Amino acid sequence: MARLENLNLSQRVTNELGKAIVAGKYNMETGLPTEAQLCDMYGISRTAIREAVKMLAAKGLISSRPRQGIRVEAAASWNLYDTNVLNWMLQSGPSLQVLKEFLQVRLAIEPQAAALAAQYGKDEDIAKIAESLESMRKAARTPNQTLHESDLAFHTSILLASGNRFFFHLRDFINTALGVSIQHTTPAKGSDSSVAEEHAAVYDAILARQPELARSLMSRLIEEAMQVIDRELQAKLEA
Amino acid sequence: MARLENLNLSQRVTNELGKAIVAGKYNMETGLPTEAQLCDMYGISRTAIREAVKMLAAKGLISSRPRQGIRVEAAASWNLYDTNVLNWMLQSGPSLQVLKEFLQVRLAIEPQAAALAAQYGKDEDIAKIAESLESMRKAARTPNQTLHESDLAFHTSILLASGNRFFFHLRDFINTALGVSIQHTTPAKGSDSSVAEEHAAVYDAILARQPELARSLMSRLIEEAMQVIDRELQAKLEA
DNA sequence: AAAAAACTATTGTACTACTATTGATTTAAC
DNA sequence: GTTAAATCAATAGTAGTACAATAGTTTTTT
Repeated sequence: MARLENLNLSQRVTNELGKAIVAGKYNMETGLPTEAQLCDMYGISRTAIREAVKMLAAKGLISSRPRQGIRVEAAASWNLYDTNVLNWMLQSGPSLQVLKEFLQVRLAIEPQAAALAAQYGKDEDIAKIAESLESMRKAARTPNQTLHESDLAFHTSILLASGNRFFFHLRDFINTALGVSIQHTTPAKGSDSSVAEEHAAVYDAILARQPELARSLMSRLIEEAMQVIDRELQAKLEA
Repeated sequence: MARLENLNLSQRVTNELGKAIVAGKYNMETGLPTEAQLCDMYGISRTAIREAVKMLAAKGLISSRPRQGIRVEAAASWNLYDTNVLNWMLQSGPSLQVLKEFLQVRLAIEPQAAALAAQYGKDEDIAKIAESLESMRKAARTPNQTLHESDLAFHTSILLASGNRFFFHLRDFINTALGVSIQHTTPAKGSDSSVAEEHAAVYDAILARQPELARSLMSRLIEEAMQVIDRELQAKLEA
């Protein structure tokens, strides 16, 4: 949806309402205000409100019927793999639990993607993995620079190399998960280069066309992040 | 979106246009007709057209800007985990290749979900797995009855028992994949009961709280389906 | 030739009017 | 008095008109 300032009215309202719903301000019992009330609340036309409602309905958050108004759907039917929905969830206080679930998904997807990349990946796609690895190493050597961007590029390029469109489509999901991850890992800058080398090992396995090795190395990578979270969860339980 | 007859105008148009886009009738070069042209084509008001356009935009299929009209977005940004988008893809001739990618996702997700269910699953959720297994066995004994429904319930209940909302959300995806799968497996009815028993083994592992066993048994289950597809793909290549 | 201005096609927003759906209420029938 | 039918009313659905904002395209100016 680009920058907030560039959004048109209905998109801005979609954002507002989306956040409010995910944050629980409107729920299944309360529902949403009627279109007329929303017009008053935002001081805009019904046209714009309705378009926002339609967009939220398309993402599974709400549904609307005559006489009955606008309902909030059960969270189970929200489209969690929609980038907007995901971001709204995170903005409303991402619990450690959600973060752990993120990592469980990554742990399911990424090792498999790495194995497929090793098995079927086209050479040019694998070359892109090498590129992102290179910028990772460079970032690790440069002070005051974060690995985030190149780290993401690395993981994304593996999803692409897997040749599976459904895996590649999760790049936004992974990006979001990675972003939240980083907030929790409080990076000791010295470790950046060792992180980069762990990633290099995955790349080497893919280049050498060793699916099972690539799979297990990628698993280890994510499991380490998982351990950090588990320790935090543990600490919170004891407090 | 319920039955087609019950849909309102903008939803029906959303369906029509969505199918057409996914089928390639409109693409990135051509774009879509302008709102005015769509009004003429469908003989309906601009209001309804615009609402349909907004819904498709919310699913990542298109974007629209003044003076420029309605663009088709790159397939990479379509929300593939949206039930509608998925169905439109399948209706427009599901290639074996897509089916294989489906199974690769299942192969990533479901074994992991089974392991989590064995590790963390609540007893009442595991009881639901048992229920669906029971109706699977019953269906296997009954002639002229398909396993499909109970098979799906089995896999869904494991996703639920994993306790991970992102896994559970993939139930529609799995459902769709399973549906397509079944069209290709031309089931020898005699094998239904053996299929049911393979599923039973997964359940037993979960009940016994053996994550790794549950994982590998689930993997095997899906890999068998994968082999069927691979053979078909092979046959097609030779033809 | 480059920059500025004017033009134009298309979506964005607002408003009004009417229709359709459906839950709630009242009335009628037994 | 209970049930069924008819009526009512609230809300979203659809249509149409008008104008604003945006952003390519063309023309004019320098």
